Amino acid sequence: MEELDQRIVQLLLQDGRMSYTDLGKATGLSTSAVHQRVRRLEQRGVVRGYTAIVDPEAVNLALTAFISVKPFDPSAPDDTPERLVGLPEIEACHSVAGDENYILKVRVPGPGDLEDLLARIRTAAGVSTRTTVVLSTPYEARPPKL
Amino acid sequence: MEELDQRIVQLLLQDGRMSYTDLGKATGLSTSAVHQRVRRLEQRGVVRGYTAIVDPEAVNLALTAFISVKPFDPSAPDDTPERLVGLPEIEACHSVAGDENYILKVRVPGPGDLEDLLARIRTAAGVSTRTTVVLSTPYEARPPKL
DNA sequence: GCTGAAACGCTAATATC
DNA sequence: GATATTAGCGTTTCAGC
Repeated sequence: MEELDQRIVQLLLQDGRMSYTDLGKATGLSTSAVHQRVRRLEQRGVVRGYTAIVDPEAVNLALTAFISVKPFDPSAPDDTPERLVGLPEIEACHSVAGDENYILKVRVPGPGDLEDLLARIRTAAGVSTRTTVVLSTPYEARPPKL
Repeated sequence: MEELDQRIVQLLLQDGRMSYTDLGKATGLSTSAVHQRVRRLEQRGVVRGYTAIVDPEAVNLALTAFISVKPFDPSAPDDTPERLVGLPEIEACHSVAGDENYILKVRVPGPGDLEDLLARIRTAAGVSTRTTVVLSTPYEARPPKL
């Protein structure tokens, strides 16, 4: 990717609400030129969207956990992600190398909700689970250095 | 938290660049009232900031991994997060219950960079590591249902 | 692909209730 | 806390290069 686009992406990672005017000033381009570039980045799928970064505890999602998942029947076709996509507590689903097949990142209000969620995951996807509870999060969602 | 604030937060999770005018229309409040509420949410730390959601492969970060970390000396004071905060490849650091002490989420261009990063993590923090490589990511960064 | 300009819409501050 | 108002600023589009 081109250097100017990279610069723009980095600025939007740091502040997703930065104005095109300010992006222009920061990159030495005109407002229209930045605007065009951002739209191309969005069209090409480099920029997929924008979001607020929210304190999970403040929105009643105080319990975060990682759930490693393994199908009961390893020979069956594996459609685990689609089977789980409807559970909104699952923030992310990664297919991984290693002992298990997937790692899920989930957020729930508390332990009882985690218990419920685990049951729903097992029945919806036909998997066994291994859960790692997050105690605290020193940092998260840091913008990468490009 | 109040219902209106929750609604606003949800809308900003779905579109971090939504205008105050549109937030007002969506919530039935005036532009100024929404604006005030958003600023209070930011001040209170409920909304911590805004960011673009970017395709990691498009910005030369094609390899994602989870690294579980355990101090060599479990009796020493544990300042692992501070020791690692300077490594920009680390997107998140979670303290967890279980066999290991922390789970790190990292992104690098490729396997060689992961090897380098692991060495830097071990020497910087005095820890042993266990790495789980992400093969693909069916979904990630989904906004939670509030 | 970039610039510059004009129309339009949004933001942010003030005043009022 | 909410609304109304308004000046200033940002966004978006388009013509021109």
